[in-house]
Amino acid sequence: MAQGQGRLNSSTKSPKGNLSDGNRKLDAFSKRQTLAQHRKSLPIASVDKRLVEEVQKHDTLIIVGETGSGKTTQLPQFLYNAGFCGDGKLIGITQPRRVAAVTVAKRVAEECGVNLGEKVGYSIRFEDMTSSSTRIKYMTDGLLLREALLDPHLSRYSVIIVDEAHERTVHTDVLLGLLKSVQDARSKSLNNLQNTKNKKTNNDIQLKENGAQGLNFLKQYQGRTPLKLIIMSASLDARIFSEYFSGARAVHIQGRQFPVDIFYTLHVENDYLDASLATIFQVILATNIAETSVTISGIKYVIDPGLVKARYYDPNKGLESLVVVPISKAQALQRSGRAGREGPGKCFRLYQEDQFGKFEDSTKPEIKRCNLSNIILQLKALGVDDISGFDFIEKPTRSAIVKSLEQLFLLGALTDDCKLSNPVGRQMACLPLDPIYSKALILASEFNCLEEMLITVAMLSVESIFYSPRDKKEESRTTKKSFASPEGDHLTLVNVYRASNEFLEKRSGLSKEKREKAFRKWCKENFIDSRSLRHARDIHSQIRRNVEQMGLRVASCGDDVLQFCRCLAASFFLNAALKQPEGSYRALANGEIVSIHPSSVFFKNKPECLIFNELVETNRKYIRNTTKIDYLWLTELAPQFYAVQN
DNA sequence: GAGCACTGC
Repeated sequence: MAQGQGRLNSSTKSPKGNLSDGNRKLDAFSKRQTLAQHRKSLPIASVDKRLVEEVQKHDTLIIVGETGSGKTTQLPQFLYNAGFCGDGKLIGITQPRRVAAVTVAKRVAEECGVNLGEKVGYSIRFEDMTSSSTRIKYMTDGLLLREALLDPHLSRYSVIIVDEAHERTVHTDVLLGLLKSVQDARSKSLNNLQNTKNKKTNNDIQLKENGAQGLNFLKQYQGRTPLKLIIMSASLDARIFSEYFSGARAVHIQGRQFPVDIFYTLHVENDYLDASLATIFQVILATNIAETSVTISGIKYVIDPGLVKARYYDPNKGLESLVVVPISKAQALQRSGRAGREGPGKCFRLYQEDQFGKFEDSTKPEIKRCNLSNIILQLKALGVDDISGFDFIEKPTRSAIVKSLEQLFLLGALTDDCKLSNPVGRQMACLPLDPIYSKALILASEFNCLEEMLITVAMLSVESIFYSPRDKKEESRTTKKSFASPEGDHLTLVNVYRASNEFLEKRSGLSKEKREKAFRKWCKENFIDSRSLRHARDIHSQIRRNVEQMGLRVASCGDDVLQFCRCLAASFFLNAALKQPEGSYRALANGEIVSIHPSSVFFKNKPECLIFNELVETNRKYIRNTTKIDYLWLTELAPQFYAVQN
């Protein structure tokens, strides 16, 4: 037995399977013992009382602790035990990634000895493992942002813990701003109530006489508590968070980190893949996943090529690019730290020591390099009208804000005075999609092709559906042709989706597992990425529910595909392109010269005019997901944009 | 004639 070792991964070593009842109880008992032992051994365990006191004393607290300190799993339990869930209130813990929310919730439920979804649960898109008895709720930060649309004061929560804040994802950044204002609003409303209460007690007789009113008042008072905010970060520098929350107190928790020896290369490595392979053969490779908190056991060595593939967005050109850039010093430290989680380790940096000195201190937050349309739409829906005046922890550039406002205005989501329009803007904000796709759904109900458009935007919202293995290139190409539509890539995607529907409907009698297995086999045979298609199917059922709730009419255009193509033109008019004499295209909105991506049905047979969905720069500027349209439709269907220009 | 899933609602 591994009892008493205090290690997370050791648990019980007894064979699973044919255990008698007695053995099974013993097994469960020793597992609990191991868990308890492990909890006690965590660095955070010795400071539990102090941490609870800090949270009681301060409304905002910043906790700096490396991964391995136990902050994510233990702090919510400390707070629960200290009575922070009185009155049925919840402790919410946000994570940037789904997998982290799920694994940590499972772990904490186990430690508490409850079934997942009871006292401890999680909620992520497509999966809600919570119930009315849930008090400790793990979730993705994006989901909490959505929740705020329904409950702007987040009144169900007494404490919100924002974990992994150092990652500075756009959801985390927006959430921090929102939480700051929610906290302020809740304190103010509490103060107002307190003042009213004081006045009322001065007039004690009246309060006693009016018993019913007094009770009502008490209820109202109990329902409102200040919001406790805890920001957790693994970066050693807590200054930015502390300054943002008006000098909030920051505490440090020791991590469990073993020494890591760092080795630099002596000369510049030009081919980092080659260099990594060479290093591996001498003994993991650092990718973005190595910087996250998901612990993979058994890592002693880390090879860090010093590069990261990051997405950049140029608001002026509406151009997204995926580029390989040098990492930051903070990223390098995160990567090397990976090697020392379970014992002393080694990190091989495939760059020279003086190159490390040239890296930026920290990574540029995502909010400064992404399209802001979605965020702005959500903030507007939350009542934030003045986007430039919003208290961002780091403000996006003015041009990025202006460009996104302009796009939202052109889509009809904003009124002339920059307020959310009704119903279009409101409806768009309710949908968990890129605003341009939300608008397409609203228009499609008018064009009688919402059924096709729901499938289209679901398929456009996921990573590429088709894949072609190197050894079966010809075969995959032939299969793809069988789905191809002469109108373009959008209807091709609809064909794939409908074929998968037909396949699954024929097997509706099978068990869920057998159906899923058959589905994956079908995907494989058709050179379709089953994970992507599964994801698209999940999105489809979610947004179909959404549009039905909004009262939009879900109808099919049937054989009238022209109607559907016209709707695409009306929706994606900002992304129209005209063929140039030499075969490339000119994007009409920004004048960029672009090429059709080789995955498109129009790669060889190029139409005069088309609309596209993505403009991505890799080694060239490519447009992806295209459908041919009639040039004249643009002035007819989008006069707000084309009539003025021409 | 392109690359590969880093992430989220």
